[in-house]
Amino acid sequence: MYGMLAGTAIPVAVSSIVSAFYQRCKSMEAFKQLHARFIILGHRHLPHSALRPIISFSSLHPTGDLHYAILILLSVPIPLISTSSSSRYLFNTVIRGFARRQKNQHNPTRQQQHSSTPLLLLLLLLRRMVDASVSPNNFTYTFLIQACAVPSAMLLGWQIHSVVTKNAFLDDRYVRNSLLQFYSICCGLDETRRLFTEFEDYADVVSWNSLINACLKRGEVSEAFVLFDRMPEKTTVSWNNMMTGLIRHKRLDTARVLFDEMPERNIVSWTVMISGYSQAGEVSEALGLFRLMQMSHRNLNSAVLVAGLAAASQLGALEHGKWIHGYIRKRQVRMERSLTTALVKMYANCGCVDLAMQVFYDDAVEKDVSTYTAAVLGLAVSGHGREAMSLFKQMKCLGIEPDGVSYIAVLCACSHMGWVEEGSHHFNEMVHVYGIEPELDHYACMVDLLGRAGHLQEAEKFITSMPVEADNVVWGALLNACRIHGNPTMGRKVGKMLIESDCGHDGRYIALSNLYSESRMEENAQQIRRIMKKRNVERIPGISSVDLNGTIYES
DNA sequence: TTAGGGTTAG
Repeated sequence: MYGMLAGTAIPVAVSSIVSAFYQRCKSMEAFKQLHARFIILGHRHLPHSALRPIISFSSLHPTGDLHYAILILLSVPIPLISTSSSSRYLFNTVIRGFARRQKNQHNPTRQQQHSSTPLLLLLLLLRRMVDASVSPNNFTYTFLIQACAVPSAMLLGWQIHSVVTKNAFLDDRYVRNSLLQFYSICCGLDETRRLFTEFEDYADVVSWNSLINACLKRGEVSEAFVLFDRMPEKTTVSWNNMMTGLIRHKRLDTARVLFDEMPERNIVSWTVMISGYSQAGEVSEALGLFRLMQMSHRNLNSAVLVAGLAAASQLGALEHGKWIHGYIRKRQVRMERSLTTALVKMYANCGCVDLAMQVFYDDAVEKDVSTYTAAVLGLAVSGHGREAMSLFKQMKCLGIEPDGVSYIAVLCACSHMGWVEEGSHHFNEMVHVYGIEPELDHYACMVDLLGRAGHLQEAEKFITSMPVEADNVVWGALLNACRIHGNPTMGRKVGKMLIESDCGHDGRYIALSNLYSESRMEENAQQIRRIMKKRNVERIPGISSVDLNGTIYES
């Protein structure tokens, strides 16, 4: 039966060769080419033996094509589906593909972006299962519930919840935990809690972690702590989960207490803590932890390397960054996009734009908008405005759509080069062609661009015409421009306003006082310093760091 | 027969 090709009986041996052929296929293209050959040879359907490898690959592989898997499965004649023992497995695999895509959409930095697959197709698939009398099992329901774990699929998820209850599939802990996760994503905390209470007697460590995560995501930190203390058993994931939530709510010190207390740390624990420190600007602490981790872990994954690179990048710790790059080469760590992007940023921030571009061209096999943006920014700040702009153009030509951050890099390049017109053109392009809403950073870049080029009046006019209220960064850019171009009249107005709105910020006083000094208005400069003293504003010295043979010196 | 849940990553 399985060797049937559009009504033509073929020997079983041929069928098994076909299957072997399929199993060796490593890409969607290879599968599709073989499929085309079958069609050209006059067969309407794929041999059944080929269905499993092709459906598995196109549903589950990161480069797979879920639509194709659905089409293939829907084109199998109903009588054949009904009589085959592996049909349920095939349906489950495709539904699992849906589930996986939903998850990745939540987490876009992971693997490639799949275009979203409409829910309608999922319903079509379910309909086909019913028509062919293929009964769902606990795997089917687990995948289905996961596939519904997006707000747009809430109603379907609820329906499946009732089906699952009616058919006694809640006995399965995977089904229960998937449901809990669905509620925590699609519904409120109250509903999630209620579901948990229903299962509490059967709750395992995963259920507890899910509920705690739901609390943490909604800022209920104290409730999360109560649950964490109450849970009957904790795994490393439980501790990591708690730490992640605390860091998200700026409770870095509390997270560190947990980190020190936890009985066993894995690579995720270290990653969470290191990136927590680095994102909070406590970069030396982050690097210190990274070094400590190296003593206990020999196999570093890309996540922890990204965290280490982010810290190195902020601190300008070139040797440290180079060590990580060497590790990646030696251990042949896969050059994921997040990893190459982190490398490009690190080299650029350490002032080695050549090395950054070398990584960009030689190492970065996969590039996305962040990889390009990192390179464009690196070129821009190191004074290679022309190269930055041509790389940006190249990116657009390749069909990679720029985002808001890309335009920060572009405006920065224009600002450094004094290209007012080009900068304004790109600002408009961002808004009108790509529909990106400008943020305060974009406005600050524009003010910087106009101001540096000496168009002070225009910069001021730009600020007053902004649809949102300018913040101190935007006004600060104008003050800086006043200083560069020696305009104490406007500088005084802007500087005073800045000081009044942010009277504890030392930089505002210094900027204004420097402006006076440079305009030979020593008396006014002194006055500003006196006000500063009277208000007890300490001058915090800027810290710069230098990496000498792996030791960071701060001055 | 095969498969499934909770944590990290620009």
